[in-house]
Amino acid sequence: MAVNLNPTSEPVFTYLHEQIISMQILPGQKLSENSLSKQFQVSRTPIREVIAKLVSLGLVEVKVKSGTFVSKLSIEKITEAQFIREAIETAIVSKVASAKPQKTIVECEEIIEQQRIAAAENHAIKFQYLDDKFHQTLADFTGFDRAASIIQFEKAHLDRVRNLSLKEFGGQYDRVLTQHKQILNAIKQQNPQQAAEYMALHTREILTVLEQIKAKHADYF
Amino acid sequence: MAVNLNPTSEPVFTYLHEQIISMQILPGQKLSENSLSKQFQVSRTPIREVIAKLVSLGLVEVKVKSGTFVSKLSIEKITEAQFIREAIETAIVSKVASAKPQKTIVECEEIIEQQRIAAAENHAIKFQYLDDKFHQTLADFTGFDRAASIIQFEKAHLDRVRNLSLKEFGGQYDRVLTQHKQILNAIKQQNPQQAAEYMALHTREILTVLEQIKAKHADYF
DNA sequence: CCACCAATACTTGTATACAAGTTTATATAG
DNA sequence: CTATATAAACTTGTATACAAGTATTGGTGG
Repeated sequence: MAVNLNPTSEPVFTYLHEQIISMQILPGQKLSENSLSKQFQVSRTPIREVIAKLVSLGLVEVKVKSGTFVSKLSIEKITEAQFIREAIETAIVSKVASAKPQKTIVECEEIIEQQRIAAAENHAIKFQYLDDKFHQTLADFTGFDRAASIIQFEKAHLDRVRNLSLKEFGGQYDRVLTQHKQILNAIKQQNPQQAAEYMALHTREILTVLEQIKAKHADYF
Repeated sequence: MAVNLNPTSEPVFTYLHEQIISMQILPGQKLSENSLSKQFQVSRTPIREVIAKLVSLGLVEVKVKSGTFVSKLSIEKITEAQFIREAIETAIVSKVASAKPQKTIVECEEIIEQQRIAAAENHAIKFQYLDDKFHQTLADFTGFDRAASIIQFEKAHLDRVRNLSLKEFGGQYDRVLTQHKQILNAIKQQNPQQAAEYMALHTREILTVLEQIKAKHADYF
């Protein structure tokens, strides 16, 4: 993931970002610059770079001279992340469907097949990784790195919900697989509008569980 | 503009960002942390925060242990910025058109009227400010600050071209005004699809001058 | 036992010192 | 005069020191 950080900061960012979106580090938890500094054996300078980046992504909040905290989940922020993701993902898939590139189609077919296997094995982590890869493959066709980057960063907010949802409602393998197939079919039919419509529905899935997740995990909000 | 920077860094960022998009600081120009430090009478620490932010926006590039430079214009980066902007702006205007909110409509009408006056006075700066305000007013309706922020930051790449275009081809007042009116009319008719279509055409205007600008100012690319 | 106050530890913000690499300038050899 | 090599100046990356404000904890008075 393109983050434009220095070598010392980059692994720290990658680790913290992953820990936050996987809910290993919980919303509201305190992050001390000094502790992180000791933990990663680097000075506060690169740590602060990482914190600044996470702040700009809305994943942590700094209360001045008091502490740094992992952001709580917020319906508003999640809704907005979904909105941004939908906007860019639909634009990307429209572009793909208009061009109908064989290479991308083949790659997507392979990913869907792997997803079918991962679903059969009930391998949720693998399935989610492949879901990301499906979207990344579409983005790669456009060559728009920054667009892909924005999606990845916004998706962080959605992934925290998705990981809670996974424990609650399971992997939803069939729904996701069906949606991916619908998207791919629309691409094959060179129908940008329908591809965009299916992509929109796909990205809106997260919203259907949002209220229930909030009810179950009020302390994370 | 929401930048999540500390009080010491924020004015430095605002100044540099404005200078870069207005082409007061030219593509390729060197930015020394020490010089900026002296210029703004702050230490290198906040300066480096600002640089990091500008790097993440793609407006400056750091060559390690060699120097920091204002990014050159690039067709690829500008095309991508337009793509991202179009995706989010069309999504926003769709939402507005679906809701047809009276307050937003009135505000847009006022802005268009002010633009008519600015055009009559050939007041390009004012006209551009009002153009931004038109789009910001639509974004405000959604309440999605981050979406608005992404648009603003991506637009920086487009504004550098726009400012070159202004000198070359003038303010294009009539075209822009007509497009704004078309967008607003579609909103009034509660026609999201048409509103999005007009918005798409509006944001694509920049692409029509891109090649000519590159031809005239090859050294900036 | 509770309330309040003071001191201490902890937090982030900023400035500075040092490290390591690049570029430029200067002097010297041919 | 040119080319080359050496040294000096300059660049960013990282670590540390200091400043200023917050939170916590312990003790004291009631």
